[in-house]
Amino acid sequence: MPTADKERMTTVLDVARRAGVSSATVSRVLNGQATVNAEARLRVLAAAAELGFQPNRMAQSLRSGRGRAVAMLVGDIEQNLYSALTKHVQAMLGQIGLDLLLYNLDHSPDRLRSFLAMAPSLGLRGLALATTDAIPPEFDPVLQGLRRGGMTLLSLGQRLDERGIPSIVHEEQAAGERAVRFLIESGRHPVLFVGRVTGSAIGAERYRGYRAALAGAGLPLRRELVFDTATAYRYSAGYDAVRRAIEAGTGFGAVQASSDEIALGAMAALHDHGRRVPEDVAVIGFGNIDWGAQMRPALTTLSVHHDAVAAALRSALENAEAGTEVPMLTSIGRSLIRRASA
Amino acid sequence: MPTADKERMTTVLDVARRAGVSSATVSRVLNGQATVNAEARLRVLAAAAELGFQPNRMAQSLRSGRGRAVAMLVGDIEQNLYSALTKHVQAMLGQIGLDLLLYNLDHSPDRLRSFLAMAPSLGLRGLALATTDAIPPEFDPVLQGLRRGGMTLLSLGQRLDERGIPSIVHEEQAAGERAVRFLIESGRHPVLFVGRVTGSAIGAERYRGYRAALAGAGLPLRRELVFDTATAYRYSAGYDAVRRAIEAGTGFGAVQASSDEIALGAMAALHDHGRRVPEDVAVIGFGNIDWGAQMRPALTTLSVHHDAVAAALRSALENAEAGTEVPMLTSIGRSLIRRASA
DNA sequence: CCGGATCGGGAAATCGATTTCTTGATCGAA
DNA sequence: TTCGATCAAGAAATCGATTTCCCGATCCGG
Repeated sequence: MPTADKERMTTVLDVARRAGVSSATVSRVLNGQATVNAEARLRVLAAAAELGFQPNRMAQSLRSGRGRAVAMLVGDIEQNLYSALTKHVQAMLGQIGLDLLLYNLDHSPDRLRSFLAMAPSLGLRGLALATTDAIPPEFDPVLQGLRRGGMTLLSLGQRLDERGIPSIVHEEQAAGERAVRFLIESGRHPVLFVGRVTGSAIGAERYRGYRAALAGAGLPLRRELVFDTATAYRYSAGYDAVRRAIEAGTGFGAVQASSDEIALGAMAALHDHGRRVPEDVAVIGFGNIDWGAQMRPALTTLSVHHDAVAAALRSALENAEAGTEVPMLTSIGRSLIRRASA
Repeated sequence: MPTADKERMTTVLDVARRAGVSSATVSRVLNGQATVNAEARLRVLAAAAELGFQPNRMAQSLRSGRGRAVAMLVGDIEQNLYSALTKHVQAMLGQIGLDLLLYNLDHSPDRLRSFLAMAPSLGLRGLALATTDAIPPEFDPVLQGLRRGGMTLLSLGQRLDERGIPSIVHEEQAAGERAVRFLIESGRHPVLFVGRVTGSAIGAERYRGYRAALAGAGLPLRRELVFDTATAYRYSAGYDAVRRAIEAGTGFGAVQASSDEIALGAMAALHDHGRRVPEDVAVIGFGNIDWGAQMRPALTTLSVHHDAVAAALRSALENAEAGTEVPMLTSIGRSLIRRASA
């Protein structure tokens, strides 16, 4: 057995002894609930300070039934969308004294399942599900079970409000329509659409925006211009789609991607096939990942507002704490960020 | 008061009652310590399964004195270096049943200080400090205090072994030397060096590699070729350095950046000033961020092995748990990943 | 057949903070 | 002056899992 020199932490009892009161009084002073003799209060405060007393979080958690952590489940922390969101959420939680438990789903339903299974025993303050991947319907009972068990559950980025989960999302269809309309009005059509059309509610909404813009301009929807990337929102999907379009001889003056990664993949393909951006082809992405602005040409894209999401999450957590109603849907606007690519 | 319908979780006592034994026996069965009557064991197992029993983590933590979370403090989760590392660490922790508590330092010593202050009361299983920012010496007492208090503390990415903190790092000087030697041998000199030379131990090591390569080739160290980016390892530092070099009329055939972000900023500046990469100027980065391969031209860089870091962290945690010695320094090699930019 | 050894398993203590419970005391009104 | 009320504050219960502690029973060698 290794010499356990783990010097015992100072407890509320140590403080009590030093201040010549009972542990109950120490607790009362530190939590400012009941009235305590002013002079005793000072002694307790002094004792706590002198001993550098820090209440044991584990004990507090056990007693109160909930810890001080909020879990956030992200699709893939390596993607800028999630890491940027995580950054804002962590900062917000820090401000209200909560810890962030991060769980990387890696796009795997199994990982989601296994986390949800152990979630109830964790004593979480809240659970934020941040993934754009579709959540299979078989999860609904588990998710609702958690909510009934008192868990504050929120979806970030994906609308699950119709499945009973309060959601904080960005507008998708209107934003997509705005961007495509801009391309058309700049005379850059035909416009290629590259993104997940099926299999992702968010992708479908963005695609609906594309169609709405076409309809608004009185243009027909041409199937050969739409590339449904079954795989995740990543570069190669954009690269391959554009390569195929070029090889098929399809003429187009712009690419509307449904993610910045796809847009950058598309730009790489355009480069490799001798098309100049934006002279020959304009490109617009979705999501404003941080290095889109560092590319040459810099990427035009649709904004994202992680700070607003974090703020909405905060108020949801606070409402839940206070027993107030949590809004089922919070929607955040996007704007077109014009840079060199379109 | 909101109707608290938080259905009580099933406890070890519920299981005990159902199996007709005492809670002690349930615990013995579930933890496989002492011997338990085979038939009773089965009853307990069955009862636990039927009730879907999940031991309350908070109670376990209080009892055992430590929770099941490992905290990781990162410089800035939005940077690919950290998000990629986080991904691997989280996956590794998940495998051994531990949770990841993520704390974003945002390059602020104050945030580090405030986290360290509350760390002892958290009951952490371990604490991984992952930042390339210099840790001011005034932190040493706190850090050592944590270690003496039994905390498993590790530095990831930055050598702090000489300050008494076990460190898991990548080789820096040898890797930098390798890259610069490659540039010189390809006839691409003079080589510009852009990166943190002072104020960052890691940057200094990479710079030492640059000088070593020069010395090895019998070339002089020319001050006008070295750009010390006082600010963080980000794009604009690389952009500005190259812009200034060009405007100053300094001739050069390559840029060795001390991060991929700097390299990409440098490439943007080269592009904006009509220099072609790699025809006119070769560029090598450091760190292999995921989208360096998506650029055109794709970025040549030095590898990073987050999986190896996570594995080393794992074995350190396991050693600490077992009371075994934790190695003070683990060093991981880097190799040159040749892509189009050099 | 007996006494020490081994074993299975329940009762109770423990971890540390908070929240009842309770009691002694002070206060105010009748 | 006295009795219910208000109040400060200690003793003890509580949260739930684990770990002593301890007892009765079975075992075995002598």
